[in-house]
Amino acid sequence: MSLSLYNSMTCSKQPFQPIDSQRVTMYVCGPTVYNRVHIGNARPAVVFDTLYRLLTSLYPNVQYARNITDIDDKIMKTAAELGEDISVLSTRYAEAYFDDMQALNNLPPTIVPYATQHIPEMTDMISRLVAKEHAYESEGHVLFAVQSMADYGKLSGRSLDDMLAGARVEVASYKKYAGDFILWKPSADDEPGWDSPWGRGRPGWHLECSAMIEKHLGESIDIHGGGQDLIFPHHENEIAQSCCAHDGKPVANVWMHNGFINIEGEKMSKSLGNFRMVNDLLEQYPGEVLRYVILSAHYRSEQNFGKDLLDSAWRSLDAIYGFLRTQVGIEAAAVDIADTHAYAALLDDLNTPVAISELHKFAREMNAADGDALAEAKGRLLAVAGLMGLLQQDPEQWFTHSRGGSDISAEEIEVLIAKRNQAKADKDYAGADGVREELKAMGVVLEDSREGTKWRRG
RNA sequence: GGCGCCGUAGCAAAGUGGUAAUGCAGUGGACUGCAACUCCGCGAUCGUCGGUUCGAUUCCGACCGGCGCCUCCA
Repeated sequence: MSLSLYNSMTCSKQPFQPIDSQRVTMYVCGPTVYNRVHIGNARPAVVFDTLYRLLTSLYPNVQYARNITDIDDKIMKTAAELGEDISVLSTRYAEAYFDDMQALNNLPPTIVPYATQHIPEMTDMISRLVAKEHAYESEGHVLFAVQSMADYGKLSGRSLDDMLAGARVEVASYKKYAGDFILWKPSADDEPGWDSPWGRGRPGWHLECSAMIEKHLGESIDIHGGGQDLIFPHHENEIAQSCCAHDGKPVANVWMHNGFINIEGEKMSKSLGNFRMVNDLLEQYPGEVLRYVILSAHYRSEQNFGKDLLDSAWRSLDAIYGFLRTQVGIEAAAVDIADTHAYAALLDDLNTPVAISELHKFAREMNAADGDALAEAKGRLLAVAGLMGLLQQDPEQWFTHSRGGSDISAEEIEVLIAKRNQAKADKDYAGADGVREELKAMGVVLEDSREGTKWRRG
């Protein structure tokens, strides 16, 4: 069985062939840190984290880099408004991003490069591009000359004429050609800047990824990922820079792009005011619910986040954790999942919806099994789920953790349960039901069984 | 204008040239003092219209509807 991935460059699914089977390299575009991140930023993080886990199951050494963009005009603008240094602002939000990603059960990437820590690498790359006449200096700017590259536009599938036909191209006096993009731009005295051969300034947006990939992963990497909107111009320009700096070598063999997340049927936008921040959602839902929702759709399709979907996902997880809760004393057996339908689905361009459906089947199998079969079923369920970063929590905690609604403590709940048990022992069923209703009103559901009464928040 | 995507049961979401996984919700029953959990059962002919084919939801075309990108953007 082998991994197949859809390559945006060729618009087709292809068998994955690493450049070096001993060291697989993946780079994913991370956030620009000037605010808390929204759920749209979470999708690539979750998707490529899942791919990272999958790759790790196949190859001995997977190098996964996800950058932090900590110099950018949006950062400068926000920092100026708050009257603080950009590094203070960007550090704060980078930390917040890490917290949010951890809450979604994303593993830390192997490498987390920061743009501002790679200024020399960037200026070095610019110098090489200028020397090779792919870039030129003009009025303190350095621009990439897109006409100097034959294949420019290949990833996004458009010609230079097509691009300019859109007519939203910025016309600037320093551009020789309207489609040229900035590698370096001058900074005013009150703006952040670094010294360079072209004066004090700052790098263009696309350059950091090219420079950081080159430094940390090499001239050509196996997989490059990001959101669909990055195809143009970001990744197109990244390809242009890296490819031209490296005499035509491809920067990545496989380009992967996740689809967009909409909110209640509408695109997230400032004008609609419907940005859903991850940390806000985390106040209402466990991170695992957000993760489950993201993985319940194929990564390339558009996904519509809404309350119904989140609630449904929560109940779906409840169902499986419910099975796990009843088998909490069973030690999961170490099993080989290589021959499972679920693993095959993941290998098939990360078909997480199918893998999740298999999780539900595994859970039922586990529920019906006993003895060795039970231990194996549990092992299979947890192993496949682990590849997706799901179901790794303690089931007891899953059900007893606060769900935002009820403030009643576990101790108070236990006191009421004891009271109800006494009522039951006294055949006072009206009293017992009263306690049940009282707890239900506070979002606590009781489940009687031979072993006693369990409770959960629901 | 250019490039591209999507339309599958109430909701969500896979999939295949030979009449469609899975989850949530709903519903009938078993279990239960009552419940909950669990178990058994129940639902779609795949936007519309043509074409290719022995046969299409799956391939081709047209149309209808929804959407994305075209230098802020995951």
